[in-house]
Amino acid sequence: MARSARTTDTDSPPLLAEDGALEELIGYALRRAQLKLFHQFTARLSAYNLRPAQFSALAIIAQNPGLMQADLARALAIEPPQVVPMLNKLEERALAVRVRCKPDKRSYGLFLSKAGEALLKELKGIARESDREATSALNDEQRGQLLSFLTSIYQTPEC
Amino acid sequence: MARSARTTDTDSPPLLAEDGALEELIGYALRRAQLKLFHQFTARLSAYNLRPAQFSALAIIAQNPGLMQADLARALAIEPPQVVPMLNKLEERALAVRVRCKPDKRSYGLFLSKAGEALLKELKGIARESDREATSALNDEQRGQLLSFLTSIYQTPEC
DNA sequence: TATTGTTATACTCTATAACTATA
DNA sequence: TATAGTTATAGAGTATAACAATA
Repeated sequence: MARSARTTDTDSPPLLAEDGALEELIGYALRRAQLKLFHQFTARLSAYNLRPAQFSALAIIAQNPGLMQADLARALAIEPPQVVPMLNKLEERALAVRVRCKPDKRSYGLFLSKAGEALLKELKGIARESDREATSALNDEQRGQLLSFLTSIYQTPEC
Repeated sequence: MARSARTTDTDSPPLLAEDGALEELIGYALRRAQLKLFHQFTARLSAYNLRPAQFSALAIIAQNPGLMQADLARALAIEPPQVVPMLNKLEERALAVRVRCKPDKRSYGLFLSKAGEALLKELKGIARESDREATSALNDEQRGQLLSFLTSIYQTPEC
Protein backbone atom coordinates (compact mmCIF):
# COMPACT_ATOMS: atom_id res chain seq x y z
CA MET A 1 0.00 0.00 0.00
CA ALA A 2 1.30 3.40 -0.96
CA ARG A 3 -0.88 5.04 1.65
CA SER A 4 -2.33 3.33 4.67
CA ALA A 5 -6.07 2.84 4.84
CA ARG A 6 -5.89 4.85 8.02
CA THR A 7 -4.86 7.96 6.12
CA THR A 8 -7.85 10.27 5.88
CA ASP A 9 -8.55 13.17 3.57
CA THR A 10 -7.74 15.55 6.42
CA ASP A 11 -3.98 15.48 5.79
CA SER A 12 -4.47 18.51 3.61
CA PRO A 13 -0.98 19.83 2.66
CA PRO A 14 0.37 18.39 -0.61
CA LEU A 15 2.62 15.74 0.91
CA LEU A 16 5.61 14.06 -0.68
CA ALA A 17 5.30 10.77 -2.49
CA GLU A 18 5.24 7.91 -0.05
CA ASP A 19 5.70 4.87 -2.23
CA GLY A 20 9.48 4.75 -2.33
CA ALA A 21 11.54 1.87 -1.02
CA LEU A 22 11.67 3.31 2.50
CA GLU A 23 8.06 2.42 3.27
CA GLU A 24 8.81 -1.27 2.82
CA LEU A 25 11.69 -1.29 5.29
CA ILE A 26 10.99 -2.42 8.83
CA GLY A 27 14.04 -0.46 9.97
CA TYR A 28 12.54 2.77 8.64
CA ALA A 29 9.08 2.16 10.12
CA LEU A 30 10.68 1.12 13.38
CA ARG A 31 12.62 4.35 13.58
CA ARG A 32 9.60 6.53 12.80
CA ALA A 33 7.40 4.72 15.30
CA GLN A 34 10.08 4.69 17.97
CA LEU A 35 10.71 8.41 17.58
CA LYS A 36 7.01 9.07 18.03
CA LEU A 37 6.66 7.01 21.21
CA PHE A 38 9.91 8.41 22.56
CA HIS A 39 8.83 12.01 22.02
CA GLN A 40 5.43 11.47 23.61
CA PHE A 41 6.91 9.66 26.60
CA THR A 42 9.67 12.26 26.98
CA ALA A 43 7.04 15.00 27.02
CA ARG A 44 5.14 13.27 29.82
CA LEU A 45 8.31 12.59 31.83
CA SER A 46 9.41 16.20 31.52
CA ALA A 47 6.88 17.07 34.24
CA TYR A 48 9.09 14.99 36.54
CA ASN A 49 12.32 16.36 35.12
CA LEU A 50 13.34 12.86 34.09
CA ARG A 51 14.52 11.25 30.86
CA PRO A 52 13.31 7.89 29.55
CA ALA A 53 16.68 6.26 30.32
CA GLN A 54 16.37 7.34 33.96
CA PHE A 55 12.94 5.74 34.15
CA SER A 56 14.39 2.53 32.72
CA ALA A 57 17.21 2.68 35.26
CA LEU A 58 14.74 3.04 38.15
CA ALA A 59 12.74 0.06 36.86
CA ILE A 60 15.83 -2.11 36.45
CA ILE A 61 17.18 -1.24 39.90
CA ALA A 62 13.78 -1.97 41.46
CA GLN A 63 13.72 -5.33 39.74
CA ASN A 64 17.32 -6.16 40.67
CA PRO A 65 18.11 -4.56 44.04
CA GLY A 66 21.81 -4.53 44.85
CA LEU A 67 22.99 -4.83 41.26
CA MET A 68 26.30 -3.25 40.26
CA GLN A 69 26.76 -0.29 37.92
CA ALA A 70 28.29 -2.52 35.27
CA ASP A 71 25.14 -4.67 35.37
CA LEU A 72 22.96 -1.61 34.98
CA ALA A 73 25.04 -0.44 32.03
CA ARG A 74 24.61 -3.80 30.32
CA ALA A 75 20.86 -3.87 31.01
CA LEU A 76 20.46 -0.37 29.55
CA ALA A 77 22.68 -1.24 26.59
CA ILE A 78 24.91 1.74 27.35
CA GLU A 79 28.60 2.05 28.35
CA PRO A 80 29.64 2.18 32.03
CA PRO A 81 30.83 5.82 31.88
CA GLN A 82 27.31 6.91 30.89
CA VAL A 83 25.91 5.38 34.05
CA VAL A 84 27.88 7.70 36.30
CA PRO A 85 26.18 11.07 35.68
CA MET A 86 22.81 9.33 35.46
CA LEU A 87 23.20 7.72 38.88
CA ASN A 88 24.60 10.94 40.29
CA LYS A 89 21.37 12.71 39.36
CA LEU A 90 19.19 9.94 40.78
CA GLU A 91 21.23 10.00 43.99
CA GLU A 92 21.10 13.81 44.26
CA ARG A 93 17.33 13.58 44.07
CA ALA A 94 17.36 10.81 46.68
CA LEU A 95 15.62 8.37 44.34
CA ALA A 96 18.41 5.78 44.37
CA VAL A 97 21.50 5.04 46.46
CA ARG A 98 24.94 3.52 45.94
CA VAL A 99 25.91 1.28 48.86
CA ARG A 100 29.32 -0.30 49.47
CA CYS A 101 27.89 -3.63 50.55
CA LYS A 102 29.69 -6.24 48.49
CA PRO A 103 32.63 -8.47 49.38
CA ASP A 104 34.30 -6.72 46.45
CA LYS A 105 34.92 -3.24 47.82
CA ARG A 106 35.40 -1.70 44.36
CA SER A 107 31.74 -2.06 43.53
CA TYR A 108 28.50 -0.54 44.75
CA GLY A 109 25.14 -2.16 45.24
CA LEU A 110 22.34 -0.07 43.76
CA PHE A 111 19.00 0.33 45.51
CA LEU A 112 15.93 2.55 45.26
CA SER A 113 14.95 4.75 48.16
CA LYS A 114 11.35 4.70 49.40
CA ALA A 115 10.82 7.89 47.41
CA GLY A 116 12.31 6.20 44.36
CA GLU A 117 9.97 3.25 44.71
CA ALA A 118 6.95 5.52 45.10
CA LEU A 119 7.94 7.61 42.11
CA LEU A 120 8.60 4.52 40.01
CA LYS A 121 5.13 3.20 40.76
CA GLU A 122 3.64 6.45 39.52
CA LEU A 123 5.87 6.51 36.45
CA LYS A 124 4.88 3.00 35.49
CA GLY A 125 1.29 4.20 35.21
CA ILE A 126 2.42 7.14 33.08
CA ALA A 127 4.42 4.82 30.86
CA ARG A 128 1.48 2.47 30.32
CA GLU A 129 -0.77 5.42 29.51
CA SER A 130 1.76 6.90 27.09
CA ASP A 131 2.24 3.51 25.45
CA ARG A 132 -1.47 3.04 24.97
CA GLU A 133 -2.07 6.53 23.64
CA ALA A 134 0.75 6.30 21.11
CA THR A 135 -0.50 2.91 19.85
CA SER A 136 -4.17 3.88 19.76
CA ALA A 137 -4.31 2.76 16.12
CA LEU A 138 -4.00 -0.86 17.33
CA ASN A 139 -6.35 -3.08 19.29
CA ASP A 140 -5.22 -5.18 22.24
CA GLU A 141 -4.56 -8.29 20.20
CA GLN A 142 -2.43 -6.33 17.74
CA ARG A 143 -0.54 -4.68 20.59
CA GLY A 144 0.25 -8.13 21.98
CA GLN A 145 1.45 -9.35 18.60
CA LEU A 146 3.55 -6.25 18.08
CA LEU A 147 5.18 -6.62 21.49
CA SER A 148 5.95 -10.26 20.78
CA PHE A 149 7.48 -9.46 17.38
CA LEU A 150 9.64 -6.69 18.80
CA THR A 151 10.80 -8.80 21.72
CA SER A 152 11.78 -11.61 19.35
CA ILE A 153 13.79 -9.16 17.28
CA TYR A 154 15.79 -7.59 20.07
CA GLN A 155 16.36 -10.86 21.90
CA THR A 156 17.77 -12.59 18.82
CA PRO A 157 21.55 -12.90 19.16
CA GLU A 158 23.54 -10.99 16.52
CA CYS A 159 25.13 -14.03 14.89
CA MET B 1 6.22 -14.51 29.55
CA ALA B 2 9.21 -13.71 31.71
CA ARG B 3 11.57 -15.14 29.13
CA SER B 4 10.80 -15.57 25.46
CA ALA B 5 10.43 -19.07 24.10
CA ARG B 6 13.26 -18.14 21.77
CA THR B 7 15.70 -17.77 24.65
CA THR B 8 17.94 -20.81 24.71
CA ASP B 9 20.09 -22.22 27.48
CA THR B 10 23.14 -20.85 25.70
CA ASP B 11 22.76 -17.36 27.20
CA SER B 12 25.09 -18.51 29.94
CA PRO B 13 25.94 -15.47 32.12
CA PRO B 14 23.61 -14.96 35.10
CA LEU B 15 21.42 -12.25 33.58
CA LEU B 16 19.29 -9.73 35.39
CA ALA B 17 15.63 -10.32 36.09
CA GLU B 18 13.55 -9.62 33.01
CA ASP B 19 10.01 -9.63 34.32
CA GLY B 20 9.78 -5.99 35.38
CA ALA B 21 7.30 -3.54 33.93
CA LEU B 22 9.64 -2.56 31.10
CA GLU B 23 9.10 -5.79 29.21
CA GLU B 24 5.40 -5.03 28.81
CA LEU B 25 5.98 -1.61 27.28
CA ILE B 26 5.85 -1.31 23.52
CA GLY B 27 7.96 1.83 23.80
CA TYR B 28 10.76 -0.09 25.48
CA ALA B 29 10.67 -3.01 23.03
CA LEU B 30 10.49 -0.54 20.16
CA ARG B 31 13.61 1.22 21.35
CA ARG B 32 15.59 -2.00 21.85
CA ALA B 33 14.57 -3.37 18.46
CA GLN B 34 15.18 -0.07 16.69
CA LEU B 35 18.65 0.25 18.20
CA LYS B 36 19.50 -3.23 16.96
CA LEU B 37 18.37 -2.61 13.39
CA PHE B 38 19.99 0.81 13.38
CA HIS B 39 23.36 -0.57 14.53
CA GLN B 40 23.34 -3.37 11.99
CA PHE B 41 22.36 -1.06 9.14
CA THR B 42 24.89 1.56 10.22
CA ALA B 43 27.61 -1.09 10.17
CA ARG B 44 26.74 -2.08 6.61
CA LEU B 45 26.52 1.52 5.43
CA SER B 46 29.90 2.35 6.95
CA ALA B 47 31.52 0.60 3.98
CA TYR B 48 30.06 3.43 1.89
CA ASN B 49 30.92 6.10 4.45
CA LEU B 50 27.23 6.96 4.76
CA ARG B 51 24.80 7.30 7.65
CA PRO B 52 21.25 5.94 7.67
CA ALA B 53 19.78 9.45 7.45
CA GLN B 54 21.79 10.09 4.29
CA PHE B 55 20.40 6.92 2.75
CA SER B 56 16.88 8.08 3.62
CA ALA B 57 17.61 11.46 2.10
CA LEU B 58 18.77 9.88 -1.16
CA ALA B 59 15.62 7.74 -1.30
CA ILE B 60 13.32 10.68 -0.62
CA ILE B 61 15.02 12.90 -3.20
CA ALA B 62 14.82 10.10 -5.79
CA GLN B 63 11.13 9.72 -5.07
CA ASN B 64 10.46 13.48 -5.17
CA PRO B 65 12.86 15.08 -7.64
CA GLY B 66 13.01 18.87 -7.35
CA LEU B 67 11.73 19.03 -3.79
CA MET B 68 12.92 21.85 -1.54
CA GLN B 69 15.14 21.50 1.52
CA ALA B 70 12.26 22.34 3.83
CA ASP B 71 10.29 19.44 2.31
CA LEU B 72 13.21 17.11 2.85
CA ALA B 73 13.52 18.21 6.46
CA ARG B 74 9.84 17.49 7.07
CA ALA B 75 10.06 14.11 5.35
CA LEU B 76 13.07 13.15 7.48
CA ALA B 77 11.41 14.52 10.63
CA ILE B 78 14.42 16.72 11.31
CA GLU B 79 14.90 20.48 11.49
CA PRO B 80 15.96 22.49 8.42
CA PRO B 81 19.38 23.40 9.83
CA GLN B 82 20.27 19.71 10.03
CA VAL B 83 19.64 19.31 6.32
CA VAL B 84 22.42 21.73 5.40
CA PRO B 85 25.58 19.77 6.35
CA MET B 86 23.92 16.57 5.18
CA LEU B 87 23.22 17.96 1.71
CA ASN B 88 26.68 19.55 1.63
CA LYS B 89 28.23 16.10 2.03
CA LEU B 90 25.97 14.53 -0.59
CA GLU B 91 26.81 17.37 -2.98
CA GLU B 92 30.57 17.15 -2.28
CA ARG B 93 30.40 13.49 -3.20
CA ALA B 94 28.41 14.35 -6.33
CA LEU B 95 25.49 12.17 -5.28
CA ALA B 96 22.93 14.98 -5.18
CA VAL B 97 22.66 18.55 -6.45
CA ARG B 98 20.98 21.79 -5.41
CA VAL B 99 19.56 23.62 -8.43
CA ARG B 100 18.13 27.16 -8.45
CA CYS B 101 15.23 26.27 -10.71
CA LYS B 102 12.12 27.61 -9.00
CA PRO B 103 10.17 30.80 -9.57
CA ASP B 104 11.06 31.53 -5.92
CA LYS B 105 14.78 32.26 -6.08
CA ARG B 106 15.29 31.68 -2.37
CA SER B 107 14.78 27.94 -2.73
CA TYR B 108 16.62 25.08 -4.36
CA GLY B 109 15.28 22.05 -6.16
CA LEU B 110 17.01 18.86 -5.03
CA PHE B 111 17.95 16.10 -7.48
CA LEU B 112 20.10 12.99 -7.52
CA SER B 113 23.02 12.73 -9.91
CA LYS B 114 23.40 9.63 -12.05
CA ALA B 115 25.98 8.42 -9.53
CA GLY B 116 23.49 9.08 -6.75
CA GLU B 117 20.82 7.07 -8.49
CA ALA B 118 23.20 4.17 -9.08
CA LEU B 119 24.42 4.20 -5.48
CA LEU B 120 20.87 4.41 -4.17
CA LYS B 121 19.90 1.34 -6.16
CA GLU B 122 22.76 -0.59 -4.57
CA LEU B 123 21.94 0.72 -1.10
CA LYS B 124 18.32 -0.33 -1.41
CA GLY B 125 19.52 -3.91 -1.79
CA ILE B 126 21.77 -3.54 1.25
CA ALA B 127 18.88 -2.10 3.24
CA ARG B 128 16.55 -4.97 2.34
CA GLU B 129 19.25 -7.49 3.27
CA SER B 130 19.97 -5.77 6.57
CA ASP B 131 16.26 -5.59 7.35
CA ARG B 132 15.79 -9.27 6.68
CA GLU B 133 18.82 -10.37 8.67
CA ALA B 134 17.84 -8.32 11.71
CA THR B 135 14.29 -9.70 11.64
CA SER B 136 15.29 -13.30 11.02
CA ALA B 137 13.25 -14.34 14.06
CA LEU B 138 10.08 -13.58 12.06
CA ASN B 139 8.52 -15.22 9.01
CA ASP B 140 7.26 -13.25 6.02
CA GLU B 141 3.69 -13.03 7.28
CA GLN B 142 4.86 -11.73 10.64
CA ARG B 143 7.16 -9.22 8.94
CA GLY B 144 4.18 -7.94 6.97
CA GLN B 145 2.05 -7.62 10.08
CA LEU B 146 4.85 -5.86 11.94
CA LEU B 147 5.36 -3.37 9.12
CA SER B 148 1.63 -2.67 9.02
CA PHE B 149 1.46 -2.12 12.80
CA LEU B 150 4.44 0.21 12.80
CA THR B 151 3.14 2.19 9.83
CA SER B 152 -0.22 2.63 11.54
CA ILE B 153 1.53 3.91 14.65
CA TYR B 154 3.73 6.51 13.02
CA GLN B 155 1.04 7.68 10.61
CA THR B 156 -1.49 8.31 13.37
CA PRO B 157 -1.82 12.05 14.00
CA GLU B 158 -0.73 13.17 17.47
CA CYS B 159 -4.16 14.32 18.64
C1' DT C 1 47.65 -8.39 35.91
C1' DA C 2 42.56 -7.65 35.71
C1' DT C 3 38.36 -5.30 37.11
C1' DT C 4 34.97 -1.40 39.14
C1' DG C 5 34.02 2.89 38.91
C1' DT C 6 35.49 7.21 37.32
C1' DT C 7 37.37 11.25 34.52
C1' DA C 8 38.28 13.35 30.34
C1' DT C 9 37.34 13.74 25.75
C1' DA C 10 35.31 13.63 21.27
C1' DC C 11 31.93 12.85 17.93
C1' DT C 12 27.17 12.63 16.55
C1' DC C 13 22.43 14.03 16.82
C1' DT C 14 19.13 17.36 17.92
C1' DA C 15 17.01 21.90 18.73
C1' DT C 16 16.78 26.91 18.80
C1' DA C 17 17.78 31.67 17.76
C1' DA C 18 19.54 34.81 14.66
C1' DC C 19 21.26 36.15 10.19
C1' DT C 20 20.90 36.74 4.51
C1' DA C 21 18.51 37.06 0.57
C1' DT C 22 14.67 36.97 -1.50
C1' DA C 23 9.48 37.56 -1.59
C1' DT D 1 6.40 41.31 7.12
C1' DA D 2 7.23 36.68 6.02
C1' DT D 3 9.81 32.70 4.11
C1' DA D 4 14.09 29.50 2.39
C1' DG D 5 18.25 28.58 3.47
C1' DT D 6 22.09 29.24 6.43
C1' DT D 7 25.13 30.04 10.56
C1' DA D 8 26.22 29.60 15.24
C1' DT D 9 25.56 27.42 19.31
C1' DA D 10 24.17 24.54 23.01
C1' DG D 11 22.42 20.40 24.84
C1' DA D 12 21.81 15.35 24.82
C1' DG D 13 23.47 10.80 23.72
C1' DT D 14 27.24 7.76 22.67
C1' DA D 15 31.91 5.77 22.54
C1' DT D 16 36.82 5.27 23.79
C1' DA D 17 41.12 5.77 26.39
C1' DA D 18 43.20 6.34 30.68
C1' DC D 19 43.36 6.65 35.71
C1' DA D 20 42.59 5.25 40.93
C1' DA D 21 41.32 1.81 44.13
C1' DT D 22 40.77 -2.84 44.80
C1' DA D 23 41.13 -7.68 43.63
